[in-house]
Amino acid sequence: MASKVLDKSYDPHQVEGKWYTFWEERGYFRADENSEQKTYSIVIPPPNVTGVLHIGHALNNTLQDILIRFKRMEGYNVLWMPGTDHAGIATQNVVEKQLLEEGLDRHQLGREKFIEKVWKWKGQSGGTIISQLKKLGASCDWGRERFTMDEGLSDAVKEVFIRLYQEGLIYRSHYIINWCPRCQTALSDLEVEHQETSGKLYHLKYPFRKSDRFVVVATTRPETMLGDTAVAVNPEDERYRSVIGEKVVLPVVNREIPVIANSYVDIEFGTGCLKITPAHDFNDFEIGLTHGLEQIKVIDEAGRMNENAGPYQGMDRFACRDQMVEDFKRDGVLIKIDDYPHVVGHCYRCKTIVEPNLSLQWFVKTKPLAKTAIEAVQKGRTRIIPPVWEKTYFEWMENIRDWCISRQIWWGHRIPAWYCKPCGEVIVSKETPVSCPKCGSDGLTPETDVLDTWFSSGLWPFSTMGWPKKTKLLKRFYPTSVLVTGFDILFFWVARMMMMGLKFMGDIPFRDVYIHGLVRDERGEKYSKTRGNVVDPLDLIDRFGADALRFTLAALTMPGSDLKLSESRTEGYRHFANKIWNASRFALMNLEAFDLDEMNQRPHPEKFNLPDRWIRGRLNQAIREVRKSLEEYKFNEASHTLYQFIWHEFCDWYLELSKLTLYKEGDQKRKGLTQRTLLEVLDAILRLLHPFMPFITEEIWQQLPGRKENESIMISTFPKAEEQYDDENVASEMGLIIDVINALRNLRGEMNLPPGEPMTTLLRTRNEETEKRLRKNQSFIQFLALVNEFQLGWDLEKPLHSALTAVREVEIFVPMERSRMEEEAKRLQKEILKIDKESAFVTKKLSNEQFLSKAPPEIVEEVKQKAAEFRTQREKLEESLLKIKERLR
RNA sequence: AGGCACGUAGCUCAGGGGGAGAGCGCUACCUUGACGCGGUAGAAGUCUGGGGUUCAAAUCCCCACGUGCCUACCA
Repeated sequence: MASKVLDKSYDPHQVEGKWYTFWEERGYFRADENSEQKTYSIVIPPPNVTGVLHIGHALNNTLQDILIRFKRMEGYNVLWMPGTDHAGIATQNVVEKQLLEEGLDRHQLGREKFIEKVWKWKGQSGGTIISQLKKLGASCDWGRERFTMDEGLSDAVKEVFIRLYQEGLIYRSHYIINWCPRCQTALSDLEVEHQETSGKLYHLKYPFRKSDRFVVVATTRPETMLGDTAVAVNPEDERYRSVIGEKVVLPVVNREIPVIANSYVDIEFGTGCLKITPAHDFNDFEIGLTHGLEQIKVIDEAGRMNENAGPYQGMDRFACRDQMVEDFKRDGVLIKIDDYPHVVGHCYRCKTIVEPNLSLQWFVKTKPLAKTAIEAVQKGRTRIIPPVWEKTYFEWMENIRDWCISRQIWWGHRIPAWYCKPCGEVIVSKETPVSCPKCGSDGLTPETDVLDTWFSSGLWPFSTMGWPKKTKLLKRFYPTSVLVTGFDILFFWVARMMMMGLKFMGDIPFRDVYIHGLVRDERGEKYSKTRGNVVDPLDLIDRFGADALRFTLAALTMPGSDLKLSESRTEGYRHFANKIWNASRFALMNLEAFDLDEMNQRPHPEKFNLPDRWIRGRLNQAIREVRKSLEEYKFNEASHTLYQFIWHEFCDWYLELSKLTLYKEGDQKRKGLTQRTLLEVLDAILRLLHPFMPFITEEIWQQLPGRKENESIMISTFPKAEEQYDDENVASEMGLIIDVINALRNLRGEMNLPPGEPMTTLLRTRNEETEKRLRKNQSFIQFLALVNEFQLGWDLEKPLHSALTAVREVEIFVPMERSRMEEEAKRLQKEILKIDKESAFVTKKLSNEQFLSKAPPEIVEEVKQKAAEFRTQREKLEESLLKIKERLR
């Protein structure tokens, strides 16, 4: 069968789309819940439904696809569950911005209309990221694609909410929470980003009632003083002991507030007096509770001062601060202002400074859930890889606080609760209740809040598989094999899936969590739109091919560290793809006349020639390494092994050596065996590389001659090492040949013999085995070192005028004109110097008594051998140098 | 403030108790029958600094300096 000759260079554009469609149409991506095969499953970290693919997605999904394709080829029944997330606040913000352009806000539109609009936007842009994942080559089971707001997933959310509520693990309470005045919603602790901000520390004077005395409090937020309900001092603080229990008068509002004692107050800080604003500060809130203080809100949901702010009512909280500072200066309340850098919380979606605010919210009691989640990792039921992240996980889980899950936005899962107006009963139920079960009234009002997006994401590993229904899919594929994700959502998502999975499935959601780093630019900066350094993965795919991008990401992925992407690297791997392409082109050209019937026979390994046997042994090694690396999630090692083997062993050595057999030798039998090796090794290389570079490997594989057991490389088997080709002798024999060829090339370079000019060489060795090996492989040496005249023997005379080098037990002579002997003398001197430098270290070791007595014997032996080698090598060089010098005299 | 990483060739980074590695870049030569997206050869590093453990330290331990990240309620 004749195979098609490939084009001269690889063009991804003509290949990628074609094969993706082929795979998808044939259903290779599909998992089979009815199969009895061993399973392997991954749920995709769902990207924002209206988002576009960024480089972080490209990394995350490339790694998953490598694992998935590897396991699929290994014969597993593989499920890669895809889907998207509704991303509540983020998506709502986008649609609100669109409305703004039309001069509208969502309140003018109304809840229903607004949600309709979001769904419409989801419909328009929702497919984008999925089609982009396909461009990357992601082999997800697209038929099962889920969306967090699907009916089934929404049902799971309700079910979980209700069960947690019934168990008392969800409660509703007035509590201080993080509030974003721009998004107008509560945020969880995690959704607040802490940033160092240069602020001021204001010292304010609070006078005692009917007295000249006063206390001075220090605050970064003077505007909150309007809501102060106490001043706290440390009970140990001598300065204030006498005033505890007395009352001070709050300036502006002239409200009397007590001086209380609380050991939380740091005596050293500021004045040692702490103003307490329970409604606008987390600590003050806690202190307020223990002292039964009143909670006075002075800032409203939009971040403006409210009716409790007296003259400042209606002002923005920051404008109010400025105004108050001016007023305080005037009235003598302000003692001084110090510069004070401190940390301020910002909304992770819109970067607005969050306002700690007292409000009525829904919470999940997380402690009991966290306990089992901690244990699961402690016991190793779930492994976190790399393990450094375990500590971070434990730390967070152990200090977890209750999770505020209600959001005052519209886009999301409505909390399934109703309130009875007449009797105040709260009804939590899946179905809309018709009347109050307690008082029978039908005056029920529904809860308007929606749930935190992460509440539904936390259910992802089982909600996507049909829970709460007991599906076959869950039975087969839960727990999943591994979760691949970035550390940035370890708490947001991974921790919550652990808690929810253990609670509702009674089992961990995944056996392994593989955590990769962030993709940064060449300078190590985070990619960001404001910085203007974003790279579009689709642009990279377009320019270099999806395979090159995938390989780059895999090669740069080091467990536990961020990766710096550079375009030159991707370009380099495009060259690698091209190299593979051309190696295949060479192979196919030389397989045209190959008699495929030969493939039916299984020749004994010894029938093959040295390079054939050698490359098969090296292939075994590469297979073992790639397998091991993949099992350990060491993507960079696997990539490196592949690159090294394919380029520097298969192409640089094997293909070059094969040319001799293919073109120069007349032996048809030998030629057939080499053709066979060429075909088999190339086939294995393609399969080995397929998880990393799916497109190019399929394109070439399809053109390999001969019958194939499968119609696609995707479903062919991942290579296994074939032990009959592991042969130490072959490896060392080839090693000798490679060394000799390198030495000759080296000499050629140093003596400035043009690469094209054939040379004469004489090899002398006293070692019988070595001589035998050299004689056997003489033609390979001649071919690759471009030697036209070749002599070999143990008793050869060194030609009168020649350059000399030595490798292993072989002396290599290359005759030269007499005029070049001066040059040669210099070269020898240089080489001797090099050897002296190297052997100095060895002799030093051997003259050390301690080393000889304490180091392991095999190490000592090794060093001794090296010393001997250096000695003989040096002798030979020296001898040659002396002779040349004599003659030159 | 605490915790965790990291500091190796010009750049990006592997490695990790027994003579310093890769890719890119750089230099010289080469249209050798797949590939110039190529080939051959080469230059290049007190492995941040200082102590310690050891026969032996770039590697393990301590300290310092530098860089990055995460967590945190000092107003």
